[in-house]
Amino acid sequence: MMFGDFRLDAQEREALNAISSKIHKPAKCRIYAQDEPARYLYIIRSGAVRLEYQREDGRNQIFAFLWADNMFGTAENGLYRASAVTLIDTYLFQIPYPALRTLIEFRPRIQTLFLQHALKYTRATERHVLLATYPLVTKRLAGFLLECSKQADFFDRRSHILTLAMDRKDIADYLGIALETTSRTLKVLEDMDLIKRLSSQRMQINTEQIRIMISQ
Amino acid sequence: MMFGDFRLDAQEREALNAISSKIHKPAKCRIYAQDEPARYLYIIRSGAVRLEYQREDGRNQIFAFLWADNMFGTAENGLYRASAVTLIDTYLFQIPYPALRTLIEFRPRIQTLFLQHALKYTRATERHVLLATYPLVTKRLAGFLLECSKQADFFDRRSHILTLAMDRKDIADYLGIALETTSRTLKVLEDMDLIKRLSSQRMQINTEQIRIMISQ
DNA sequence: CGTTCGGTTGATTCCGTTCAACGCGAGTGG
DNA sequence: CCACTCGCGTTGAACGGAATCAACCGAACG
Repeated sequence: MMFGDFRLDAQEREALNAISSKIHKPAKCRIYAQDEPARYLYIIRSGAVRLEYQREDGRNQIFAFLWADNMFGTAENGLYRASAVTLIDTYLFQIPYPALRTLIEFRPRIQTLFLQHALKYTRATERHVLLATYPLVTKRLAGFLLECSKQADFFDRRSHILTLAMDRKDIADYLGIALETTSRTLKVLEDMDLIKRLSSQRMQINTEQIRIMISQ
Repeated sequence: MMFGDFRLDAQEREALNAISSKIHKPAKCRIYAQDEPARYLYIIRSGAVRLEYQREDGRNQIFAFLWADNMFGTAENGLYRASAVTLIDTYLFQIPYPALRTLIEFRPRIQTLFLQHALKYTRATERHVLLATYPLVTKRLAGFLLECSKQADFFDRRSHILTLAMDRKDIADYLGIALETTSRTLKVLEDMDLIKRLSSQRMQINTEQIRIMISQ
C-alpha cells in the first residue's frame, strides 16, 4: 500500500479532533440521504453502516457495509451519492467539510489519512465487484461470508461463529440477487457442510472449506 | 466533490514532471502484471488501458477501462492488485513510487491530486457495480454503452457514433457475462432501435432512448 | 488459397427469479 | 393468558433468461 505506515502526529490528531463532533445513532437510522447536499464527512467509532443507492428503476443497490474505523460521506458535485443507514447502534465522528478544507490548507499532510481511506474503500469496492460477478450465487454468498468474517467485532476466531449485522434483504441487495435466493443458498451452503446456521443472524462457518469451494 | 477545483501550481507541476518519465506502449501490450511488486504509478497521456484481475478459478474480471488523464498502478501490500494492458497505442507518464513518496513529504499539497484521482476511480467502480448487478443483461450492456459515450475521444456527439476500443471478450469480462451473450444482446439492442451497428467496433447509439429503457 | 482470429448464430441445459404460500418469534391489546 | 398482527425468514412450483457447447461466418494476413 502506498501510505500503509502513515499516522497522524499528536498535533494533527488534536487539530482534527477540534473540528469533529461525536454523535450517536440508533440502529436502522438514516444518517443522510442520497442526493442531499454533502455537509459532513463521517468516521465510524463503533457500530456498522450500509451505503445504499436507489436506482431509477426502483431497485436498491448496497455499495458497502462499513465497520469501525471506516470513513464515509464523499460527495459527487456537492451531493451525497448514496444514503447512509446504520445497521446497529453506532457512534460516529462528524466532520464538517468547510472546516476540513480549511484545516487541510494549513496542514496538507493530514490528507494522507483521507487518501489512505479512499484507497481502502476502493479496494473494498473492487472486491465487491468480484463477489457480485461470480456466475454462481453460492460463490457470491460464500465469498460474502468470508468478507464478513474479516471483521473481528462480528467473528469469533475460536468458535468460528459469525454474527451478521445485516438482514437477508441487505445481503441480497449487496450481491445483486433476490432475497429468496439468499435463504435458499444459505441452505445449500449448510448442506455442503460449509456453514451451520445457529439462528437467523448467527452461524458457524468453515472458512478453509469455503475458500477451497470458491477457487474451484 | 471534495477537491473538484484543485490544480497543481507551476512549481508543483514541474517537481512532479522532474520525477516522471514519458513512455509509450503499443496496443495489446501488458504494462504490468497482477501480484508483481508495484514500482510505478502511471498517468495516461493518451490512449486506453484495461485493468484485469485473474481469479483463482481461472476466469478473468476486468475492473476498469481507463482513458486519457486517468491514473492507475495502486498497490496492495506492495503488489499490483490487477494487470494493466493497453487496448490501443498509448502514451503514459511513469512515476516511481520511492521518488513520489519523497516528493510528497516535501510538498504534501500534491497529494490532493492523488486523492482527487482516487475518488474519481472509486466513483467509476461504484458505477461498475451498478452496471454489473442489473438483473437483465440488456440493461448492463446498454448502460455500458452510455458509460463509453462519456469519452469524448471515442464518441462523436454530432453523429452519435461510438467507437469501441475493446473487443467483445473485454466487454463480457467487464460486465460478468459470457462473450456470446454480448453479441446476442447487441443484436437485441439493434432490434429495439437503440443502436445501429456500423462495424464490429463502431455503432451509432441513441443515448436518450437507452436512458429511458434502463430506467424502466 | 489456406489459415487464423474475432464475431455471430443455434440448440440445449440449468440456474435464479418470480409469485405464492407458509412458519415463527416478538410485540400488542383485549 | 390467549388471539391477533406484523416483520422477517423459509419453502415450493413454474417460468424465463443466460451459460454452455458447437458450428459457422467473414475479414485480415501470410
